[in-house]
Amino acid sequence: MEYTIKKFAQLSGVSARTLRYYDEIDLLKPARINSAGYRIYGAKEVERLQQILFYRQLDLQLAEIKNILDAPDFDVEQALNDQWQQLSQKKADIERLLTAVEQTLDHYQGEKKMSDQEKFMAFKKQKITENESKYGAEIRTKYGEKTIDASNQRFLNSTAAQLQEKATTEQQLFEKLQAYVQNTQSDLAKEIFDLHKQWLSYTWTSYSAEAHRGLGLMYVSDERFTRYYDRHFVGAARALNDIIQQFAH
Amino acid sequence: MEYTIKKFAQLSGVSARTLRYYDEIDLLKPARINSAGYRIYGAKEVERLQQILFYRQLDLQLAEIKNILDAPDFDVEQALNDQWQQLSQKKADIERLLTAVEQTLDHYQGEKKMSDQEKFMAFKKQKITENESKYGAEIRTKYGEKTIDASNQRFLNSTAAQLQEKATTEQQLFEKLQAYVQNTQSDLAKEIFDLHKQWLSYTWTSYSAEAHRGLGLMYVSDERFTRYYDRHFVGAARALNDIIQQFAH
DNA sequence: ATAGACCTTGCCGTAACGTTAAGGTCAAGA
DNA sequence: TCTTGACCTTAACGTTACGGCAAGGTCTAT
Repeated sequence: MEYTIKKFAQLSGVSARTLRYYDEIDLLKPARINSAGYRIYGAKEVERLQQILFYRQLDLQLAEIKNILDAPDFDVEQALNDQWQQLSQKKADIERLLTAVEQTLDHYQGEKKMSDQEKFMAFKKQKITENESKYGAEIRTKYGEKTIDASNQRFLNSTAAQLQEKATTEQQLFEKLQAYVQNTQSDLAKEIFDLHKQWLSYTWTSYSAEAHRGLGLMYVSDERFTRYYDRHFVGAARALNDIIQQFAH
Repeated sequence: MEYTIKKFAQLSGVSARTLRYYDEIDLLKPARINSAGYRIYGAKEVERLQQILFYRQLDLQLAEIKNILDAPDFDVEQALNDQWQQLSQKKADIERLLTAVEQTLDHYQGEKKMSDQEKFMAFKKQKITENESKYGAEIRTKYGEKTIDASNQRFLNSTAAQLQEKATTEQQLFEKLQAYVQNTQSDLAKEIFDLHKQWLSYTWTSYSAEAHRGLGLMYVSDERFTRYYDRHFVGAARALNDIIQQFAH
């Protein structure tokens, strides 16, 4: 039951490099070294490695594992409690990161959807007036409510209403922003900031000043955003960002 | 609006070392180097650093951030989606680790609680027989059901019942284990293994063969476990571990 | 002129290995 | 017996995002 390093590695499923490393840090020494300088492992080493792998599977640090295995009166339960605490902390951190990424993604997709929706709404509006003028009331009795699922319609209505609100907010925002760049008034700036924050609330589920400021910076640095905002008037993106940086804390 | 490295660091809240590192990896170069070789930063660098910090706050790698900021047509949305994927994966990993740690902790605490509960049950049993023999039926009408909240009682009953089952399983386990060490029969070994697995089911909410084997190794390597198992008979812990290693896959 | 605050580059250390390079060992077949 | 291929060894660099330290140059105020 003696193994050279490769046999031992294959037997246990770890790499030979890992075993050399464990030797180096005194976590798992070979049973002996033969005359050629080869590491030779035996049954006791198999067992110790199993234990190492058990604790490693719980993501404990190798130094911790060394403590657990080498100090006979080491408080394993305390170590596991610590590990639980650390993992819980990491989990909380990651959840925070996930929502931050989601917010940013929501925003990106919100921008895209917005312009698509705007096109769609404009198209629809045009169609309605077209149909009205062409066929009048007749068409509305022929098609209409009957063919559309009621709940689906309610959903579409509420989404449309929200989009309408958002669009209104946005329109106000740019009107005031244009007034602001032509004649700087600080009270107007605060109004604009509040409008932008409100506008954000249609896509962000929770607010963070840091993210808000980051977003402002993207308006001026990412040309897709700049183009979108400068569609209203030249310099809109930069003016908006200035205001955001001024008020978001 | 020109800053030496320390001013810039204080302004932005990162360390001077970090700024030197960002310079080194070409993530954020100073606006210029003055005659003394000092790094001088300006307004554009403030802005770029803000953007870096925005993405860093999402836990993106610096190389990734460099791509986003330097390649004008870089797909930021794709990058954020990737990041979301990675974070979700990490979260899933951590959740797996948490349950593994919890299982191990449950087991440790289960061992402790078990012996406490056993003491408690033995104590209670003794009290009941004492009282029965001393006061007979009289006492049961005097105290009893009336003073005890019914739902609480039900809970205690079910817990007690489970503990009873667990204790019975354990007793069977050790009877068969003792028979096994005196006269090795392989069919008995499988029975013992199944009993132990069943016994585990009273404390583990989900089963993993790897954890089972790890547990077996702890029986022989951690003296608190060894003592607990060798209370039944000498060599019990080792015999049980041998069987676990043989059957748990 | 000198002290103290600031700046520079260069290098080591972090965690747990993967990878590569240069060179020694072993068993088997020609 | 020689060679080949599989295996072994140590040494050293690379990974990530810096922290910390040392040796030495610069600036500002007293």
